[in-house]
Amino acid sequence: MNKIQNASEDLLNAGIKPSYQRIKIYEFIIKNLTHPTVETVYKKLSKEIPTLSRTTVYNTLKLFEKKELIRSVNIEENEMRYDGQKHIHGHFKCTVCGEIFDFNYNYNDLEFSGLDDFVLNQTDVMIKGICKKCRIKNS
Amino acid sequence: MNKIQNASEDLLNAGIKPSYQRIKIYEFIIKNLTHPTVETVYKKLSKEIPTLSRTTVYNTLKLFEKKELIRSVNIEENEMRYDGQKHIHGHFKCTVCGEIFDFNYNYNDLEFSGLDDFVLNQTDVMIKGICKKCRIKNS
DNA sequence: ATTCATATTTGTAATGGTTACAAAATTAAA
DNA sequence: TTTAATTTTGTAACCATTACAAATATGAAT
Repeated sequence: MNKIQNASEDLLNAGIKPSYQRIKIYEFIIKNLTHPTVETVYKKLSKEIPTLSRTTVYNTLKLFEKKELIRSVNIEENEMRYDGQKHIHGHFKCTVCGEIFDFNYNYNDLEFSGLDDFVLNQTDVMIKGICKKCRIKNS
Repeated sequence: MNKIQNASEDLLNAGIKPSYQRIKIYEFIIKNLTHPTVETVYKKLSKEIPTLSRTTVYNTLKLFEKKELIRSVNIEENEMRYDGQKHIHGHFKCTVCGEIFDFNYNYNDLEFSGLDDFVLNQTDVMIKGICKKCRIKNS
């Protein structure tokens, strides 16, 4: 029952007018699930769209996030990353190689105390450590 | 069985030479559990230490974090916050008033998959939403 | 098509948190 | 008291991000 993802449709459903740049940026984000930065998106898409501006990438990704089409991943100390995956998952950053991995966690069993009568909109679980490859390499 | 916290002792135990500035900064962080920014620490301590430099605050907090005396809280989009609390807890940011709240969660209930043979050093659970006060005010 | 209003994109300049760096000050040892 | 090592300080640089206004593209009405 999976539907082939259609960029224009997704944007329209989110209330975003599907311009050429927006379609290309959205397609890039949902096809490259490596948590790219603005700079990465800009560099890669510039080859295809020579007139593309960094500002457009910044604004567009912020717009997508506001409309809940994508998620921002604030795991780096200096720059933001973006994630086009829809399902709930956490992010692991290897402090040796810097790579960011996805992992699953059991959100439903997680119980909070101290947030009574708070509205919870967005949960982020982030872990830092050493990935398997780096652990083996340095042992 | 609680021990009165002694800044110099804590620093020495962490392998940090307890200079005047370091003691003052450490004391501020463990006494002001409101997730202060570098700027906040600098502004408040400047009154007591007129010669204090922002760079010293930056370097010292980074040093404390590296020695695992305090934790950095990367929940803002632009600037870092610091947390002197020792016990495991999560951070909630109200997107209306901007305040950051602590909450407790059962760490043992958090089960991960996809991180086999990874070394997990630091876990951060962050939630964004609307705090009780702002929810009531806007209803 | 043409005009006009609106939305989007672009490029440059500014912003602001953080870091690099070297000089000054402090501390510790000999 | 000298000397070396450490810490602090202040300024300049860095760089991701945002502000802003001009340029371009889009869409509707005539």
